[in-house]
Formats: sequence, structure tokens, C-alpha cells
Amino acid sequence: MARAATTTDVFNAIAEPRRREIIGLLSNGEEWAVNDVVARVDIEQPTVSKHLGVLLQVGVVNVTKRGQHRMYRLDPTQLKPVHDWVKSYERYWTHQIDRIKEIAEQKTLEMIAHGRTPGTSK
Amino acid sequence: MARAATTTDVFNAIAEPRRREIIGLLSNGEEWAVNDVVARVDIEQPTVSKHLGVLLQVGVVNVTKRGQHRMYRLDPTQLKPVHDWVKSYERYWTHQIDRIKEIAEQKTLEMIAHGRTPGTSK
DNA sequence: GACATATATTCACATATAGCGATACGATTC
DNA sequence: GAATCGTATCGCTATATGTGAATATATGTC
Repeated sequence: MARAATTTDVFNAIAEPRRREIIGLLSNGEEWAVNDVVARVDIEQPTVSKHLGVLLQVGVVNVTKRGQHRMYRLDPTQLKPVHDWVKSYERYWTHQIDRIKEIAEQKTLEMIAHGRTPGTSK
Repeated sequence: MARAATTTDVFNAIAEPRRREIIGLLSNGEEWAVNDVVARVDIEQPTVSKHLGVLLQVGVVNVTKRGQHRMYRLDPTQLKPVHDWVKSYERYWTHQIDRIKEIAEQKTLEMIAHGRTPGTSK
């Protein structure tokens, strides 16, 4: 099987740095015409159109036709799955003191439990 | 140019759902032998080895040789870049009330400023 | 209608998968 | 040292890029 399409989900879509860059631009909440984006990033117009197309397919942006312009707007809520997933690991790098304490507590609990957690591979 | 390698950075590495699944397994902080992982996910051993190899290259896991086993351990701090990036958008889906207020305030400020924020495309 | 502007689509290219099956390699056990 | 276990690697297939160049498709303007 080949690699999953970039349009499969948000995780694949945001793997591309330029798409994250475009998302960053649109994060001011305004509507952006394609050429507004092109003027700000060092990417050709067709490429920008394609990246916006990917973001559109996964729902990270909306588009509205206004005259000959197509106005793109960010829908930040579509990034929530990424946030939800990575949030579980947040405690490992925030609050250094608390983190040390947490890890110590965890180890203690493990010692008490005294059970091999991963499948005991002979 | 082709798509960036999965080993380019954490964003590319975690785009693959099975790698996120493996990360989830290892999140108990224990050391996992390859076969421990194989026993838990419905993936063949060579594929698991490859996924672990990708995660290793981007630093999300460490490996230690112990006898004929290779023990993999998660290094969750390597996921921080993802968290940092997505955290900027957190406010859009948390605290529904505050969010409405924030957006209203933002619009008001924009009206006061009265300047077109994106590059005024003629 | 002729022409310019804004955006999308098509083509070709170089490259990178994910997974399977077979196999190679190192460590362990007998 | 032969068999076995744990793991990595190779060859293969099918597929999906990201980008640039060229072109098509609207839409707006004179």
C-alpha cells in the first residue's frame, strides 16, 4: 500500500510545512484571496492553489466565490483532532517540577503493582 | 519534488495512523520489545520494525539493545513541536463562551482599526 | 468582442512511500 | 554447531505526492 493521501485527514494535510505556513497566514481570521497568499509566501500561484485545495478537502479552510476572487477562510476547529491527540503528552514537557514528581509517583506505583506492563516477551 | 520523507520531522512521522497507534502503546513509559508491539497491533513484524525505525529517526523513540531484543522507549518530549504549533488555535474550540466574546472583540477592534488586514488585492 | 486579471487544471518528472514475502543477521539454547 | 528466536533488510507493487510549465476557465473592463 502507498502512503495515505494528504487529503485523507488533518494529520496528513498539516505534514507539509508550506500548508502550515498558509494556515498561519489565515489565522488572523480574515478572508484571503489566493493572490493575497501568493504575495506573502514564496510559492507560485498554482502551487498555492493546490495547497489550498488540500486544506479545503480536509475542511481546514472554507472558500467563498466573490466575483473573480475565491476567498479562503480558516476553520481552526478542524485542527482539534491534532490538539486532542498531542495533548495527552503535554505533561511531559510542561511544569518541570511537577513532571519530575509525576514520573516519580508513576514509578512508585509501578513498583507497588510489581506487574510487567508490556506483554511479557519470553 | 516529491513528498517530504516521513523521517523529515515529527509532523510527517505522525501523519501515519499506525505510528500514532504505536506511540500510544509506548505511552505507558515502559520499554517495549518489537514483538511486544507486534502482539498488540494487527501489523506484521517487518512493518512494525519499519514504523519504529521512522519514529527512531525523528527521535520520538529511543532504542536499547538488550540481548537479542531491541527495547524501544517513547520520548514524548519530541512531540512538543506539534503541540506548540497547534496550541495557537486551541482558543477556537475551548470555552465556547469566551470564544464568542473573543471573536466579537476582535471584530470590534478591526472595525476601529478600519484597515484591510490582508494585502489589499486590487 | 478584445483584453486583462484571478484562479484552477493538466502534464511531466523525480521521488517516496506502506505493506507483503522472503531472507539475512545476530543472539540464545541445546 | 545446529536449530531457534528476535529483529532488520531487501525486492517488489501500487500509489501518491510537490513543483514548474503550460494552459484552461472564469470573471471583469474597456
